[in-house]
Amino acid sequence: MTINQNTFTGEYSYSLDAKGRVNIPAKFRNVLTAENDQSFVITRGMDPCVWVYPIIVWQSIEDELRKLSSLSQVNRSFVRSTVRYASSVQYDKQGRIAVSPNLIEYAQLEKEVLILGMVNKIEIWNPALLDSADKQSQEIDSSQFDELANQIIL
Amino acid sequence: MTINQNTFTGEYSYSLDAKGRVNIPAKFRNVLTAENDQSFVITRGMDPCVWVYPIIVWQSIEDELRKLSSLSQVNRSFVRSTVRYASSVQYDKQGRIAVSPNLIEYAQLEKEVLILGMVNKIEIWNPALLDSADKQSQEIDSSQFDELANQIIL
DNA sequence: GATTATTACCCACAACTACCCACAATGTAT
DNA sequence: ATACATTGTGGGTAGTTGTGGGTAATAATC
Repeated sequence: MTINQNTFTGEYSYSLDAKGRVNIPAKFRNVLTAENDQSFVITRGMDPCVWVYPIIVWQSIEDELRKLSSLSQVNRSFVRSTVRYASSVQYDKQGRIAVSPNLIEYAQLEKEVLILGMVNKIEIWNPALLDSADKQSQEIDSSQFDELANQIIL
Repeated sequence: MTINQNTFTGEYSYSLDAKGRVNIPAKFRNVLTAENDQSFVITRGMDPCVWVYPIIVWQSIEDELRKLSSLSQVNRSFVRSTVRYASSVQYDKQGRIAVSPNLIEYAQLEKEVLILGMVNKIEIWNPALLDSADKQSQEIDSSQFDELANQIIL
């Protein structure tokens, strides 16, 4: 029996090489379906990290965006901010994708990077930033955090 | 007659070998349904131990997580903390799963480990930690503990 | 159009993992 | 009591995975 399709979990420590390439963990590659192939959409995360979507997941986001009327200023602005930094990439024979200098700068990536599975997408972090970002948000919104934890039976 | 499906009970003493493998008790393997097959999700427990979910149980957790919008910072942080240390494993022909160095360190596992059935999941403990952890929490929250005990007819 | 920079593709290799087999200990059936 | 099956534990081997670098194709610059 196979894993849930397109579900990413776990944390992996990899290195960003001199050419700006990072490995996609083998476990993630196996999760992808045939339609997903080797195509991803890479973009800015809402946290200081890089988001990597399997193409199939990204397409469903695009479908949602299509529904938003351009008559609304907020809609226009939202679509713009969502799509602006997104570009499609494929992984090479060794399972690596290239991260653009833009994104490397945005997420402040250095040699050592942390790859996180986030259910339907993948995050690439500078390990130092991840810890502080998460600690912060859990402290600030600790009551909301607890509420979520109570709703979901682990 | 068989036990309830996917229900784990009892305690078993096993050894973690040099390659970081632990046996899944035969009694647990028999409890698994066909859909569960040999797939588990292994992750950090909320106590200093390792949690092992049958894949089917874990999927229901994932389904909840999928519903949380990534626009909310708390949601992102919550999803991250839930899936960060989770990864899927299968047991080999001898019925063993591999425990990652990360998790071994977190649960301070040594050669001798205790496997506990926890109804819908399995726990792997360093025996020394288990005793002290349980004693502690029952002392601190003894009134809450009694309340729970009253609710459930044993 | 020539030169340089960037990207994509390929190969190489060390480290690791998954798979297989072996065997002793325990449990079960005849 | 003996034979047989199951279970827990150890280790070897072949394939996979992560990482670096080289070369050719493409794009950018002068």
